[in-house]
Amino acid sequence: MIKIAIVEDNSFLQKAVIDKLDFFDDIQIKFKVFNGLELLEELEKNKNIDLIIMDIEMPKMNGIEATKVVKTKYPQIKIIMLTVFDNDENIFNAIKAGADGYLLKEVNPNTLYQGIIETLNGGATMTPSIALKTLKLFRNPIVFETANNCDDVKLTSREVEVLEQLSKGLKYNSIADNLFLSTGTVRKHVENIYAKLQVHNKLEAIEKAKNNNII
Amino acid sequence: MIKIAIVEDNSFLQKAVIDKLDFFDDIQIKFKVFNGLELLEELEKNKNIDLIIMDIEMPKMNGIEATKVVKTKYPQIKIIMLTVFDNDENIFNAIKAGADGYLLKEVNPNTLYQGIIETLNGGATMTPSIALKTLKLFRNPIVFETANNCDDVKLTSREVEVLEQLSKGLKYNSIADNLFLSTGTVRKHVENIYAKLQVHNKLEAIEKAKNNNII
DNA sequence: ATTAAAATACGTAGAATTGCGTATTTTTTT
DNA sequence: AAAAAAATACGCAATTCTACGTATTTTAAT
Repeated sequence: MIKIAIVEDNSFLQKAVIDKLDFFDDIQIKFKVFNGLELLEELEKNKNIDLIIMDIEMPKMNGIEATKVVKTKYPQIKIIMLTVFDNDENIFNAIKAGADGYLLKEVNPNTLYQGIIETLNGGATMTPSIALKTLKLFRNPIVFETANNCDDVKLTSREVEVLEQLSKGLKYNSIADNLFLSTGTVRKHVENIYAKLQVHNKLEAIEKAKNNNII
Repeated sequence: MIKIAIVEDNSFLQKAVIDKLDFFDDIQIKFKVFNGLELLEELEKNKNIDLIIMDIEMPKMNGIEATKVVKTKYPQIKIIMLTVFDNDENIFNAIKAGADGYLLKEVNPNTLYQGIIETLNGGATMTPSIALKTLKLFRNPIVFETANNCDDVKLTSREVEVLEQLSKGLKYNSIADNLFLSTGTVRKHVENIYAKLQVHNKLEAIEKAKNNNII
């Protein structure tokens, strides 16, 4: 049985999706929610989900944000975006957020089902029109205003230096060696970096720093 | 009638493609040639072609080069790559060259036909595995000039799954939780991953995996 | 049907990381 | 000159990771 969750704020469209999947008896709709926040709450209680059908435009938390969180916290769960919007920015952001597929709402039941199967078999699914837009984006990448940097993170130059070394996979000893410091100092710098970035390990720190163009 | 040209140096495979399309009576194979140069010559004489089925590896002029030239000289002609190779570099180059689709040789007749139809209707076509590779390339663009991939690293699908979770900054406990494994098993997978990639910690593993587009 | 590979799981031990203290010296800012 | 920020350094405890074992079960290949 394939365990599916549906995230869609419009209850009419929600029902439309369910109807499309009702045909197939190896598909089991475990739950349906109306926005990203509700999804996260539900996943806390039951993470035994194979695939999420996700809308983009939703109140509280939209599909892009929800995709980012789910793909970070439960990377094993596949996500197919199912939306009426096919503008470049949404496609671009959905892919960047980690979506495994991007289908348009008009999709017919069989294509949706095939997309689910193919995604669970380790592929990705796109409607031809989306595929073309993806290829075009690929050829001619657009620079979207990232503007995600609302919290002004300020690391000192020394901290940046340490973080850069950290990002290369060096251990505290080697970093201390490279920067002519004691290991304890490196450790303290790392602590301060984590506090400023509000993270709790190397990888998260590096990720966040890269997203904010710190390193 | 849909006017098709086939570019394929292996006459056996050439016949295989023709056989696949023979089913459909709105498809007309206008000509078949054995490499890019012959294609260009033929197009000079007869440019009334809707779509080209193009191999990549060919003598004289390969499919990438041929695609570039055709797309520059006759941009109205659609091109679907049909090849046995699904390595990142070929996919990347084919897309950059302007291909409208990328299918693998094992494709079944109906999918090939559907791909042709969808491409002519202004879409693009990809097999799910190619689509996934495209998405990954999108998220994690590789610089091919380095050509660092001399050692063919092969991780099992389970190992990739674990590595993906690791790359999100999850700890062994959470990974075990997500994948319904014991922590010890996760640990063992990580060990095997490190051995295969010849690295000794998370960051190096993730870096190497990203460079080889494994994750 | 037999072999090989992959996935599962646990134990032990040492290395490395992280969190929370404290504290001194140097540099920068006001 | 005084205050604030940054850089330096150590200790302790808990957690996490890495390396090296072994071993069983399941799946894929020959």
